[in-house]
Amino acid sequence: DYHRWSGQATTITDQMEYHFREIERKWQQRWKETGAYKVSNNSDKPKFYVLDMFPYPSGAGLHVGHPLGYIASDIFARFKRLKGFNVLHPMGYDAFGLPAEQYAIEHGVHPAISTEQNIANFRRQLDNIGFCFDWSREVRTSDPGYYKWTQWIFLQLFGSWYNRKLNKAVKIESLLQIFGTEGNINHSCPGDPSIVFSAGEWRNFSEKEQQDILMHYRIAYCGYGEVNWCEALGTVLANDEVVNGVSERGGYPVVKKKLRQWYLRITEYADRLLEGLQRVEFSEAMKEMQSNWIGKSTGAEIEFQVKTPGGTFRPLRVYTTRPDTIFGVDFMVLAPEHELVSEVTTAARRDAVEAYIAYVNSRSERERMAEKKISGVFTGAYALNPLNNREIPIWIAEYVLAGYGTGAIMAVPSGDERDHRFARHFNIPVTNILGEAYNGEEANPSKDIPLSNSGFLDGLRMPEAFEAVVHKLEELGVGERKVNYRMRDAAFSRQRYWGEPFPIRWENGIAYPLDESALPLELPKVDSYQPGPEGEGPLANISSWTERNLETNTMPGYAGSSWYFLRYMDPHNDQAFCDRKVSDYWNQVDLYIGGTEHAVGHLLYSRLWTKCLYDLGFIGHDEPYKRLVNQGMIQGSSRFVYRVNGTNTFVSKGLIVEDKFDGKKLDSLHVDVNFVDGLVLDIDAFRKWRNGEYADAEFILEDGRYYCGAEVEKMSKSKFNTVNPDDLVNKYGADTFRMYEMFLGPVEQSKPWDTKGIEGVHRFLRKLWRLFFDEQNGACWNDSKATAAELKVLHRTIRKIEEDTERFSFNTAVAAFMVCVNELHDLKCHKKEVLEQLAVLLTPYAPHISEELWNALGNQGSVLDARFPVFEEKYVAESVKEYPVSVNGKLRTTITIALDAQQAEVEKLVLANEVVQKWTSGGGIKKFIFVPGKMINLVV
RNA sequence: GCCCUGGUGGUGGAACUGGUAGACACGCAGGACUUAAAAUCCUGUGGCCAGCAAUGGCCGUGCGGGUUCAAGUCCCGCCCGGGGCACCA
Repeated sequence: DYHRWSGQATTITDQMEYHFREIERKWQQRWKETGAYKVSNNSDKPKFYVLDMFPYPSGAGLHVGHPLGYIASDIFARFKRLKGFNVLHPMGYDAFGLPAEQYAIEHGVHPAISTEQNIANFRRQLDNIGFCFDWSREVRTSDPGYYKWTQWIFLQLFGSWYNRKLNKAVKIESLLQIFGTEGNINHSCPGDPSIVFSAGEWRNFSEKEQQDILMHYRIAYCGYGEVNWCEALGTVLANDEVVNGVSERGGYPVVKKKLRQWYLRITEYADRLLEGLQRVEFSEAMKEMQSNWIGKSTGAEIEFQVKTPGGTFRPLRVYTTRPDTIFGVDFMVLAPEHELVSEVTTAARRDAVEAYIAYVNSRSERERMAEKKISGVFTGAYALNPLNNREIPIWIAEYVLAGYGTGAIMAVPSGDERDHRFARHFNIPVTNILGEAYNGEEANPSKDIPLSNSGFLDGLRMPEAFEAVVHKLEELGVGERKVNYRMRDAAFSRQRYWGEPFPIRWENGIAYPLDESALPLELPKVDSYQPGPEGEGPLANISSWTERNLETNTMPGYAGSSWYFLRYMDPHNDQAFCDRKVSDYWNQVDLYIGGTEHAVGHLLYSRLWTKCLYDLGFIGHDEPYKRLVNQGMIQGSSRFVYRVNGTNTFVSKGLIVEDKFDGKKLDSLHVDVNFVDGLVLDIDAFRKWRNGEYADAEFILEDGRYYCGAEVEKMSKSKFNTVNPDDLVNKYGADTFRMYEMFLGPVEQSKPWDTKGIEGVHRFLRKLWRLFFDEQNGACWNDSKATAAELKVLHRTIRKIEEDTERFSFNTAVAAFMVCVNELHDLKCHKKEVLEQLAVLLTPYAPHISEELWNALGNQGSVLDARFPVFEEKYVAESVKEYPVSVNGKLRTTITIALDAQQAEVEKLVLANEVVQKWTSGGGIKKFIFVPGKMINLVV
């Protein structure tokens, strides 16, 4: 049946069949013409902001996994619109980034051009599915009209500092005033705490000296630091872009390197980023990931005295979360890079220490992570425990990291597993401060044990001991309570071309912001994308750029994505990144949908930018997203064929025994899932595949069929398990495709794609169609009054759809539609009164067919402007109800009770007694349990 | 190792606060229409047992205990899968 499958009508008036393609094209066209999805910033309606994580427009196009989140957000946005909200639902492109530049290097195509092409393809694919995006608000991060404001916001960050007393970012000018009157005594330097000066000293500093100090305070600052350098990509990467010691993109090696870089002082916001998590609706897993990344720990910094070979004493500060175990310190460990190492090492140990440092330096980050060997060396020096003056040997070892805490630890082997292993390995005697809780074999890291062998702490449980020790240390002036964060400042520059240029000019080593009127500072055209000298970007090769002393780095991918949700609100404003009145109206994103992969990247950075803009008074809210939903990944369901090694013969899966056929080895090959029906291979299609590469293949079949093997893997072109939404939309229509994606399971859950079930959803839409049109007469709906039974079906569905949509349970909502249509079908209900409301209900899920049906019933305009049907209890209320009755916990029977009798205890007892007479051999009722709406339970 | 998730028919998955487990769909089986196939429609479909039958009984939500009249759901102890973090002192 050609028509059924192609969705083509022979004539326009042929309404008997559901010609989805024609219907979908018609309505997509009409929505476009009427600007049906344009959203106004001026409305009396309550607002609702539904946002998708905007895509990076890669060259590969969409597969069926990509639209999952977009469909969910589209349903929700349409639902809210029907419920009377003014809904902002925009879309755009995260268009700057490494892949476009890599592509440019390899193919010589300018990133702007390949990006443009990719965007056009994305847009075509998205339009196919019928989303309600307001495209008049589209943003592209690579558009100068957009990145003008990314640069502008950068300048605000550059022009401000974090005032810890006020706990917010304020203008850098306020700092000039403070320094001029009191020095920095009340505002210690976050970039370098050792910088201390008076007001007089400040006034006598040169401009360069003053600017260098200010740089240590700025939120966006330039400094030298150890960065993750990726040689293959020719750029530095942020911590979240490095995975297992290699780059997230491409998997190239990453090394530590000291370079001049731009940073964002996100560490100043650590506490607020943590606190804000309590005010937003993110999944527990997401909150967990973010707070792990921030890595807050509470402990103490303690000062030990070290005797140098010269005979003088030097302080050594350590950070510990367990000051309560201080009497169990058996050795100290410094990071190999620690500044005291060379100073305290004795002459006798110098060779060994230097050899060890050389060894550590020879090991890459990757090796260190891969094999966690116990290694270290004794320096020959001793430190004194400040509480009992015990001499403690000082070691260096690579397991202590220079970048965390003070780069030095006090090791308590009885209470810490790593310390214990280290002590064992080097035969360092272990002091037991845990009494019986320590068995001499392995450390006991428990935090609630009474201490022994611990001087004045003996007998105290650890939590109390913690307080007592900190108090004592502070009293003696040898330590204090200290909070530490694992999170580092975020590297904010890339030595690449395809990103936002920094609006910064260098002169005599001083960074000057460009004037606002010079924005946007446009990216110049280049001929070569090769990196410049000494770790600088391609911009360093352009003389017109370097002549103006402009910064040659560009901003990282997350710059543009850190504030795009604000630009959507006011996308064409050329006076401001977003008018304050407008951002006050739209406020937070009410619902944000996207994958978990941005947990510690984009989501953290955009929260940071929002807080900065809030502090500086540009917006009125400090958390960008009210509710975040993470859609699951759609995995690929790969199919395999098995070729007898060295031949052209393929063996059906069921004939294989222990990976062999007839004793011969087999090669398993990925085969395109698009020509496998379930597990059965379409042999003709396979023969034609890849220009006939397998044209001569021979097959050993079972039951006349070739069965493939199957495996769930990531969806990717190379595994031939990608399914293109375009194909499914062509074959079944966008509405079927949308509903099927939702029907597959909960949005948050990851699941493998399986095309098979799509027919069930398609059948449902056709069945729906037949409620309106019939094969003989065309339109078959009528105006007669709906019966009680019909209204009951309708209102039950209204309630279910409303509840399920609200709580994001789209799969059960789709099921509810199926039940409804099945029941109306059984009731032979073709009544306009019922069908019209059903069409409105269905709008969020299947917008094209509902528009068509709603109009077919004679309505004018668009169903988009209809109101969501109002559920009325009276239609679903039961006058009598059958109740299950259990006797002594066993289900025995059911009894029918009139609804008004439900409240009458007496009547129930009478009824119950009848039941008991029947089901038991007499005996009274001991207990009567009645849960309204549920079950009657009798104990006799 | 730590943290977060999840474990239900042949399959994807339902079951909101404890209340007749398996909605809905796929698949499968049977039937109707058809020369035939496709499509469509109807019926059945957790397992075991008894019965010609309507039906009835028993067992069933990863495993072992517990609370409760009643447990997929709550509590305790394990096993397995998925994701995140991982020398962070």
